[in-house]
Amino acid sequence: MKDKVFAKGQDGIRDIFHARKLKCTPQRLSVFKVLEESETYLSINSIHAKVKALLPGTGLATVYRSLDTLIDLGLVVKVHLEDGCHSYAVAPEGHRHPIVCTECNRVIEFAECPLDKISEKLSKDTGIEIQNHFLQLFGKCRGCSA
Amino acid sequence: MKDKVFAKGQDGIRDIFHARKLKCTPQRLSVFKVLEESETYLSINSIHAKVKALLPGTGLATVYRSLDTLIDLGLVVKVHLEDGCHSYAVAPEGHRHPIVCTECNRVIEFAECPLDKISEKLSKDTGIEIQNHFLQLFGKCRGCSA
DNA sequence: GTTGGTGCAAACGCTTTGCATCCAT
DNA sequence: ATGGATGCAAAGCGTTTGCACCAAC
Repeated sequence: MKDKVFAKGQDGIRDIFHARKLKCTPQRLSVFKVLEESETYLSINSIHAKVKALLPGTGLATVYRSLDTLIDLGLVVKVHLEDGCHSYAVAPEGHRHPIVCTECNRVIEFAECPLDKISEKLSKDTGIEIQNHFLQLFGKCRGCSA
Repeated sequence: MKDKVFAKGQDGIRDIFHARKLKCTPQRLSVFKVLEESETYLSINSIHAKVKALLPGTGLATVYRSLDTLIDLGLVVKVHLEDGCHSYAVAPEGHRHPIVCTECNRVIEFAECPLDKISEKLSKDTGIEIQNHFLQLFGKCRGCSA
């Protein structure tokens, strides 16, 4: 089930970089790998720590730059947490929205977007064409609600 | 119509402060007044500039602290813009979501929350109790779509 | 008179940038 | 070989904090 959502394997990455004339560096691959292997949103510092375990010399600035690149390529999404901090996760397939556990801060699941039809209705009601939206859901995962 | 949404007048503010044993200072009142008289979300710096026009000595830190207080009281909402910057607006009545114009950055309207029923459905589908959500809509206002 | 709020400036944390070096192509 | 990517350190920016003073109660 999760595989359906996170369908983008690491294998095609090299091609994706090359198609955009970007270099396929071990740093970029590590950043992506770390996110792919995590079931949680990760903060910059967590990512940095995990990447350094794989590639000891990696600098924080490189993590920032790699994330920007991966976001630009649509491989990673930036998550805005309620406290104003940012975290990052592998981009899900299609248009979905993260559900974040309020206890353990894990991404529990990506919900399908419930706004497609609603946007339409809202556009009619308000006379404003809704172009875009930003939605995050917060709840308690099974482990934490026990 | 806008009056319906922004129904909280400035008159009751004093009482609201006192009910929480907070002091009713000219700085706090000015910050609220500035937001109330604006039809746009305002950045900290805009608020600070406008407040200084009313109360020349006001420091930036005070604006930050006043906003925190007003948010805590539910009188003001913090808006997370796409670029990561924050802005502030008078809180609408009830549970609503801002529609921000992608051209002029004004708050066009507060849409009624379309998620009440949806949260319920999502909770059933996923088995996760959705506790909360964060939603912002982006579109183009009449003036800007011309 | 007390207590909490303010102004100022310094500190803070996250993020970006400049530059020399390195490495994927 | 060469241009883009990296590492490091410094700078930048928005925000918070410490402290002495002031004003609301």
